[in-house]
Formats: sequence, C-alpha cells, structure tokens
Amino acid sequence: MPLSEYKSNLIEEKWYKEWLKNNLFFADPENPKESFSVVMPPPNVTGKLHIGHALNMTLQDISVRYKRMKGFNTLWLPGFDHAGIATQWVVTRQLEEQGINRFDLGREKFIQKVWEWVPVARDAIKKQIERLGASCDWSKKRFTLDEGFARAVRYAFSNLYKNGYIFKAPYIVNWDPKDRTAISDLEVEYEEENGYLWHIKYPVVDENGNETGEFIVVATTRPETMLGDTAVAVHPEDERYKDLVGKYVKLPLAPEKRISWDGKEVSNLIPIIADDYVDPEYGTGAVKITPAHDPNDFEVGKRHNLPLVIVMDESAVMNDNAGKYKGLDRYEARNKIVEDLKESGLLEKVENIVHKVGHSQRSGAVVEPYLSVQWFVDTKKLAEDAIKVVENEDIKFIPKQWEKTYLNWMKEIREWCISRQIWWGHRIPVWYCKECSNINVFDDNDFETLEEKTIFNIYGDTRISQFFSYNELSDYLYSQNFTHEDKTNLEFYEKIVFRKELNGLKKENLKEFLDKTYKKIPVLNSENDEHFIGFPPHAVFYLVINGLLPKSFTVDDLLETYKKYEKGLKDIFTVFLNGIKKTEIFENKETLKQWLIDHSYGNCPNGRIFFSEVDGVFSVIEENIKDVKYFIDLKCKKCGSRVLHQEEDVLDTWFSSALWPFGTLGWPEKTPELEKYYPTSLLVTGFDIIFFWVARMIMMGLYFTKEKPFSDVYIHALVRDEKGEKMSKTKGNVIDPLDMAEKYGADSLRFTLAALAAQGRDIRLSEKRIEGYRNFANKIWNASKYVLQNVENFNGNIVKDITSLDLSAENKWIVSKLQKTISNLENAINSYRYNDYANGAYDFFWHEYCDWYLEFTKERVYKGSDKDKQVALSTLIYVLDKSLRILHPVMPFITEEIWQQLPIKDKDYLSVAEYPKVDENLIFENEENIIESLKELITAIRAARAEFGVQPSQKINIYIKPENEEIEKVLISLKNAVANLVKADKLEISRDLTEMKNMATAISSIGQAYLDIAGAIDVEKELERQEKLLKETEKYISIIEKKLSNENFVKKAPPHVVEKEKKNYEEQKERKEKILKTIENLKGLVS
RNA sequence: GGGCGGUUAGCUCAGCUGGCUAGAGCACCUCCCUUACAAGGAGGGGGUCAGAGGUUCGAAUCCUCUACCGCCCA
Repeated sequence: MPLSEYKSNLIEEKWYKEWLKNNLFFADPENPKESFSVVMPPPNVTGKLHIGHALNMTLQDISVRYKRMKGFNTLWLPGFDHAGIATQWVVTRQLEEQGINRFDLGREKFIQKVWEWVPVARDAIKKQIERLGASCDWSKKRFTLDEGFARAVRYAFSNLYKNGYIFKAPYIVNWDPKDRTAISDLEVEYEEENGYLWHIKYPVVDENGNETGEFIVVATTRPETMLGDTAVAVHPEDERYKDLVGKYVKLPLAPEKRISWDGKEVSNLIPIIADDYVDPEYGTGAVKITPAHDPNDFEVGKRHNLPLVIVMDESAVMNDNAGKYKGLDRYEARNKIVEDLKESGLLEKVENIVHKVGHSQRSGAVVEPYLSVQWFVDTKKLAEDAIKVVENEDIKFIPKQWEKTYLNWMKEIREWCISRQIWWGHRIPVWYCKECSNINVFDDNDFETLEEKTIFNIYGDTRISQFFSYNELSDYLYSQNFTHEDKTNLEFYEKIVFRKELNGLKKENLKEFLDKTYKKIPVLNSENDEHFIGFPPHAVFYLVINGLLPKSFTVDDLLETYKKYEKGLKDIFTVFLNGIKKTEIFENKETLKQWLIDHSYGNCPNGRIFFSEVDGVFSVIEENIKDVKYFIDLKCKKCGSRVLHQEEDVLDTWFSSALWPFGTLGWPEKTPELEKYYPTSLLVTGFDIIFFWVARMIMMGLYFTKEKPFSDVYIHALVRDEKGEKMSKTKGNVIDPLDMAEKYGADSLRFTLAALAAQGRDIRLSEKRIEGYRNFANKIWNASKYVLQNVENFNGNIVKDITSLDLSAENKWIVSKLQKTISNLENAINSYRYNDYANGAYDFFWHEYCDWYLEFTKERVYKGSDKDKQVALSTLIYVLDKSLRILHPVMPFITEEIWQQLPIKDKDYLSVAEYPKVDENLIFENEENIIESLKELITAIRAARAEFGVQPSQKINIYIKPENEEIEKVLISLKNAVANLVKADKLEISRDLTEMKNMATAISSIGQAYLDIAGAIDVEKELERQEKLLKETEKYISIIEKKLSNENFVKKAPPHVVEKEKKNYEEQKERKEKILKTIENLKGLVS
C-alpha cells in the first residue's frame, strides 16, 4: 500500500494498540539481558495531563525506546499517585457544588466518593499517556494507594518508628486553616505582600501587678497573636532593657486567665526575659513571644520554659483564650484588636511594610504557624547517606548544577511533618491504647500466615473493619481490583503483593479458614434496639460460638468460663459495642442466675428471650444470632488491652511516593522484579520536586534497600509559554498536549519537546514551533513516499547488504554521513542531550538525505539502467531504514507506519527492531569530501544564477572544469544528476576546457564552473560579484595567516588544529587564485 | 540576607571538556506550483555573543567585577 497524504491522526492510534496487543513493552525479569529500568513519576489522579507531563513522558520514552532497541531488558513502570490533599480538595469541591459538606458526610462515605471518582480521572490520564505513545509496561502499573503499596507504607512506617526515625511531638507546624490540616515546609509558598508593622506598648507592672507607668514597645505583623504572648524578650546585652529583665508586663486586651495547651492556667502578667535570639538592632529591640503561634518563639519558649497558649482553633477562629475576641476570625480579630489598642492609647505607631506571607500551595490560604501534635520523620540521620551517595557520584544529577541544590537542602534538612489531617490517604498505622496510652504500631509482621497478613492489610486499608463478616470480606476479595482491572483483589494479593497462592482465602476455603482462625463475634438480632443492654448476652453467645462454653450450661459453668475470659470479653465488646454496660451481672452467681432466668423461655418478663432452661441448665437459642463477625485481634503491646483506637491522621502523600522505585517492584517482598530492575537506571523529573520527591526517594531507598534507588536523575525544565510565563489556567496561556497531538500529531509534539529540551533552561513553547516540526514529519512522509513508490515500480531486487553493491561516490557519501550521524546521536542520548539528538536526526534526514541524496538519485531512479536503479534504490532503502530506526525513539508512530512498508524489515515491529550500529567499514572520508565540495560547487552555481536573475526554471549551458581526474570521473558519473540540480541544458564536464570568457563563474575546491547565461552577462555586475567573493576570501586568509604566523600558535596549539588551519590556508589560497584569474578575464572584457 | 541560573540574529533558542569566517527553527526579502513534499524548493539580508577587565598562541566558551532578568531557600 503506497503512502498517500500524511495525516497523523490516521496512523497514531492504531499502532499503540498493536504494540500493546503484542506485548512489546512487557518486561520479563527472567530475560537475562542487562536491564534498563525507569519508574514513571506517577501523575496525580486529579485532573489532566499538562504539557509538563508530556515533556516528562516524551523524554523518558525516548530513553526507554532507545535502550529497548539497543537490546536491553527494558522496563518502564507506570503508575499513579493518589495525591492526598489535591484529590481530597477536588472531591470536596465537587460535593460542595452538590451542597454536600464533607464533615456532614463523614469519613467513610467521603472516602467512598473519592474511590468512585478517582478511576474516572485516572483512566482519562492513562489514555492521555497512551496517546503520546509511552512505551511503558502497563501490566506492571501501580497506584500509591493500591493494596501492595499500602502494605509497603505500613511496613515502612512501622520500621522507621521502631528504629526511632519517626516521632510524635507538639510542634509549630504550618497550618492550613482552610483545609484544616498541617502541611510541610515545602508546601508553603511565600509571596511578597503589603502589610503593616504595628508597634504596641506593653505596660510594665510592679510586684503587685500595678502599672508603673513604664512601657515596653514590641512590634508585630500579626497583632491577634498577642493574646497568646507569654513573654517579652530582649537581648541580654541590651542596655536599654537591662533593668527590666525579670520584671513583668501586663498583656493588654488579654483575659486574666488563659489556659495553656496542656491545661494549665496562664496569667496575663508575663515576664520580660533575656535571650540571644533577639536582634537588638531590629525594631525596638523588644520582641513579643508567642510560643504557640510562631516557630522562633516556640524555640525561645522551650529555652525559658514558657507556657504555650493557643488562641485560635483549627479554622483560625479565635478561641476561649482570646477573651472577648472569641469567635472572630483571625482577621476580624486583628482589626478589632488594633482598634481597641488605638482607643486605649497603646498603639504607638503603624508602619507600612512589605513582607513575605506564607500561603498553602494547595488551598491558597494564609498559613498559620500553629502548635499542634504531629508526626515527624527525623530526617537528619537519613540525610547522611543521601548526601554521600550524591557526593561520591553514585547518583548523578543531570544537569550537574542540581546536585548543589540538592546537597544544600539536604545538609540543612529539617524534621519532616508527615501527618495530615485529611481523610484521603494512608491512615497512619498507629493504634493508641485507651488503657495505658501506649502507641502501638502494627503491620502484617504481627501476623503468622499470609492469609492473616492479607486480612490485616485489607483492614489497614479500611476496606473492612476490625469486625468483619464473611460477606464483607468475600465481596472485597473477589471483586475487581482497582489498579489491575484484570484481577480480583485476591488475585492482586496473590500475584502482585505476596507472589504466592493464598489458599485459605479462595472461595471454597474461606469460610473454613475464617472459622478456624478468627474469634467469632455474635451479632444479635436485638442490636439496633436502643434499650438493649448488649454486653451480657453477647458475652454468653461469644463463649458458646467460639466453643469455650457448651451450648447447654449451668450457671456455674458460665461463671467459671466467664471469669477465665473476662478481660478479653470486656475489651472486645467495649470496642465492638462502643462501650459496655451491666458487667455487674457477672459479679456473683445470684445476679447471673437471675439474669439468665429473666431471659429464658417461660420466665421472661420483658419478652427478650436468649435462652431455654430445663432444670437449671440453660441453652442458647441460636435464632438470636443474626450474623457472625470475625475479629482481627489486636492487643496493646504493653498492657495487652484490646481497647485500641486507630490514629485518625493520614500520611503525607510524599511519604508513599518516597517508596515508589522499590515499592512498585514488589518491596518489601524479594521479588524477581526487584532483583532484576532495582536499583533503577534513570529517573526523569522536574526540578520543582527535587526536595519533595527525589530527595526523599533517595533517603528511603538507601534506608530500606541499602541501595540507591536510581543511578541517574535527569532534571528537565519547566515548560513555559512563548513569552516565558508559567502556563496557568487563569492566564489562559495553557498549551494542552492533547490538543496539540490531535492537531499536529503526537510525533510532532514529541519531537518539538525533545528538540527544545536543552539542559538547564526553561522551555518556551509556542504552537508555531510544533507546526514547524509537523512539517518535518511531513517531510519524512513524503521522502519515504518517493522511495517506496519507486521501489514498487522497480522490477529488480532490493539488496539488503549494500556492501555487496558497487557503490558510487554519492552513495558512499550518504552512507558515510549516516554512520557519523548515528555516532553523534548515540553520544547525545547517552549524555541526555535530547535536543542534540532530535536536531541531529532532523539535520541528517532533511538536509542531507532529502535535500541532496534524494536529488542525486532521481536521474538514476527515473532514467537509469536496472543496475543503476538497484544500487540507488537499495541505498535509499538502506538509509531510510536506518533513519527510521534512529528517529523512532522520538517519533514512534510515523516511523513505525513507514517502516512496516519497507521491503527489508527484519522484525515484526520497529519498536523492537535493532538500533543501528556504526559500521567503520562504511565510513568513506574521500567520497564524503568530494561530495561535500560538489555540493559547494552546485550551491555556487545556483547562487550565480540567482544573482543574475536567471529564472529557476530556465535552463542554461554550464561548463565545469574539474580539478583532477578522480573528480572528473565522479562528476561525469553524476552528470545527469548535477545537470538537474543546476538546471543545465547542456552540461559539459572536462578538464580540457579552456578559459570561458563572457560567462559567470562559480568556484569551488573541486573545480570551477562557467555559466553561459546567453549574453545576459553583465560584465560589470559579475566583476562586482567576484570582487565581493575575493574580499571575503582575503579576509578569511588574513585571519588564518595571523594564526599561522604566530609562532606560539604553531608551537602550542594541538597539531591537528594547526594541520587543519594549514589545509584551510592552502584551499583558500587556491580559491583566491581562481577568483583573481576570473577577475582578470572579466577586466579584459571591459577594456 | 544566602544560593543557583540566564543575558548569542526581529522572535525562540543551540553552541558538551576553549580552536567558528558564530549556527538552527520561525519571521523577513527575491524567485519558482520542476512527476516525494507549496506543510515545499532555490537564493538572500540580518549578530563588535549584556558591559568592563583578566587568563591564554587562541575566549561566545575559563576567571573577576558591574548591570539587568528569573528561580530556589531563609
């Protein structure tokens, strides 16, 4: 099927499907070849793929496709990030639009909504990645919240906690009052804003609390926090305040009694303390200290043992400690306080200032430094190895400059706040003991069998509760997995998480397994009855169905058994029933007996019957049991209590992303994938997440696997618009990669991004640019069309091994050029110069193959002998084949489409065909030089034509006098082609040509050409033209002369440079001679 | 305040470890619908490589300072 017109849309979709269908991107860990592995930075499941993703995907795909074609065992592992705050925010807003508040909805239902929404967004993004042609192994795709990943996260948390890297502490965090969560330092963006510096007078008091009339003036940008002041600090050496240190001030506007965060009363008389932290030069030299609302003050507070008074709630609304300002939003309170201060004469002055105000990256709300209890990772120790591994180049950043950025940050690393007060994410695997307050961290190491581990993990993922029924569990086990649609959740556990069969959980075994393994909890019919006193009947039924008590029993039997299991029973039902009552029934035999009788057939006054009774022997009536739940038995590791409560907070999303390179390969299990593909080879990402992600992956990777997570980190730039502005929806300057792919083809978009991806610079992208490279795709298409059409029309054979052919000079030239191009391209891609790769391929294909080689072949292809045709077409095909291979990593679709039609294809798909190897035997320096000079001559002839205004279509007679016999031979062999290229009517090539007078002259190192422009020659004009050329040449000669006459140059410059200059010099000299001669002739004509 | 980067043709940018009469694409000018391609072909104009100084036989490239622009961190 010959090619028609190039339409990207018609070819792109079909090939991606084909590739997938044939599993071309599947990575087999058993394949013994050297591995090349890349984990894809997982896009957020929120929203859409933007142009930055497109760049990221393109660069990865180029490297991955290149390595795959080079024969590596190549893995590109894709996946998605659950993006805690971002996703929660999107869903919250959607619900708000429907008038639903997430707090009203509740945690469980909210999460359910998120799970419903996420696949929609995720599948959209997946399609977009596919549209760009990403050659990743979808069969291995992962999600940061999938079953295996969640397990890895719990495992990691537990390990870090047990080894002292994770701690919980009261701390000043960056609080986002809009999302009501703590955020990490990195999630705060500082913006310069106009603000005020208020100078406030605090009255000094004497021992009795009476104002002395003296004041100490403090300045603040946040006056509302003064209500939380617990000291005023001055520098110890500051003479102005020396006498005041140790005295007290009366905090204006504050209530007399405030309550500190740990419940103690705090007076409004606060001490004046001395601390080095205060800069005596700045402001008044006195600083208000608000330890619960400022990180620096917090440190001061710790040193001086100051109480911590919180004055706002989680939404930044003033609380009880704010006295009469209670209930006001922080800004309303600020205005009111300023007003009141003014009124009472305590506001000394107001300064206009510009200061930096922190905003939440996500919600945009002004961040409030806020005292709260949070979970932290102590990153200091983890950072040590992470610094070493980069310093000793085990991990390389490309471009190198980013190393410094990384190291600077790493060396000054601070604790990482990992808890978030949101719902969507990995719930922290901590269970607090209600009895002894112990912090228990559980992971599946606390369980014996894989089946039990699995069930614990399902619980940990909040898919089932701690008390679960058979149906709840089986519904989950056998339903479709979220991440791998082709598997059930059980299969996911078997194939992805544990890599082992979970026989106990198979449908046919599940019931038996549960009965055997878990304590059974009776769910009684009366449970929803609010007057129902649940504990005693539950306890009895529990003992019976777990086989601890026979179905029929006496009071003594029951009491004895009860006493034996009392603690456990109480604990379990405290949790199950959310508190228990009537435990006293079991306190003595009489009450118990009475209770049993009261609830037995025939004796029951209130009509609630649990037992039958015959002669003091009671039997449980099984109809009372509505359902049986199984109980995942978690006990406090310190006191053994089962009354536990799980931490409400979830982990920072980056905590899970930090495990990405090994978590996706099956860690903590020792999987074949981990063995084969870890450490990964390359990470491609943007500079904006070096701290968020790259740094943390390195720390976690080193800690958990004792190996680096990757070898090379390629940091690409930000894609900006053509004016250099960041793309944003609000500015309306967004270039949508999918629109571009539709309009110009994914190939063109990819090529553009690669061509612009120079190291260390932002990319300014304009649509024009994409259009330009679409033209390149069109060029490839049409050139291929020329080749394929003529191959089709040819009756002979295309020879695959072109070395067996008698190659003429121009064939050798293009083949030789090709070798050099391949070598350059490989150098470029191996050092991540994607732009050089793209441009190098572009240059070769367009400006050598199309502009010249194709033109050289036309005469032979159209009018040559069969032999001529065979050589030309075979070479055309040979070079086209190699060209498509080198272009394939950048433009996979169009190259595959064309390659499929080559008569010499050696694989089913170009995507898995071999990358060209440089063949030294195909480098022909001599022929290269000759043809390059011929190009020069042809260009000179064309220039002469143009200067004399000869129409392109007008044919003229041209005479060429070659420099020597060899060149003469080459030129004669190419006579028809040359004639065509210079539009010659009659072309004569001979060394015997005598001087041609009255003609325009074109000069090159392989000879000169005379253009018979049929009397149209304007001698004056030609003279002028030649003189201009002479001048240029002379200028060049004088530059070279200067170099060569410099003794030091000849002495010190490397020989090959000197050699080159000498050769240049000779050439230019000759050229000058020729021009001089031409001028002489012309002058002869004038006179 | 600390750090990093940028400044090369009208525009967007290449120019790796110093050897270039400083390149590309787009835009511009002239000519051409020649049987692969007008999404094209041929030819052409356009830059004291931000400024100053230094190192060197040789600097757009290395060093220092200055100016302007950007980013990151505090």
